[in-house]
Amino acid sequence: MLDILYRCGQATAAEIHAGMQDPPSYSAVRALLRVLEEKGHIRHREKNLRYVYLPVVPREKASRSAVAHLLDTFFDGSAEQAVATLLDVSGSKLSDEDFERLSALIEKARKEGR
Amino acid sequence: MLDILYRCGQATAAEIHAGMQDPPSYSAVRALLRVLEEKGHIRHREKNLRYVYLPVVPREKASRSAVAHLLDTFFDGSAEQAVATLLDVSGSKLSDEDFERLSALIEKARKEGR
DNA sequence: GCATCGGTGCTAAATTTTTAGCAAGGTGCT
DNA sequence: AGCACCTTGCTAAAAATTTAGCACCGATGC
Repeated sequence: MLDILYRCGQATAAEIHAGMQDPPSYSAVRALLRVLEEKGHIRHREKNLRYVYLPVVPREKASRSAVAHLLDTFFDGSAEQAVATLLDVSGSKLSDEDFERLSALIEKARKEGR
Repeated sequence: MLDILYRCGQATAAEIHAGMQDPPSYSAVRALLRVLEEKGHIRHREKNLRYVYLPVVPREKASRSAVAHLLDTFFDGSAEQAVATLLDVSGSKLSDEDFERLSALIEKARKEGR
């Protein structure tokens, strides 16, 4: 559910329920949203009578945590291994300009890194 | 729990319990391991009378799924954005040789990509 | 105005998960 | 052998989650 919120930015209970791949009942989704809000993971705004939920931790910050976690879980903390499978996964979807930009990113990081 | 298994390769119930950051009871961990095994996510080997659990999906494959999911959830599918925060997270831990190797990886992928 | 359509808040029951604790059985030590 | 010690298998109760369904409220349309 949090993944859906991070993908969409914000969503109603119905949207979240629809977006799940193996969804429990709509009731369960509503109940869980209440729990997540209670625990401070999400909050809601009332937008013309509907609740629109959004994550409390901003996407940028959450993404950093997620990347760090992934690095730790699957790649022994190695950025190289991570980039290798990232390139593998992105596979043929990358254009020449994409490769340019990736190189530029690394070059930039190398210079700024010290 | 699966994260721990992927980090360690394999682990006993006690090790998994110890490795969790906000662990439920040992009983709950054992019960959940049974459920995960029932559902086919993990299996166990008996190593001198102890159950050693391991993931069914190999680390390599799981890591690819995880990267794809992360890309989708936080980076709109953009490898560049992902690499940018990856570099940001790895930050100053990267040596000059690391940068070399990263460049080489990208160069290699560019050539092989077509 | 009035009926209808959604969505929320709530309740209560069914189901699942979590918990503690016990017996059984193997290991290692004395 | 006898005795801790540890792990599994099991049970049963407690706690949490999941579920369906209802009343209420505002908006929409006739």
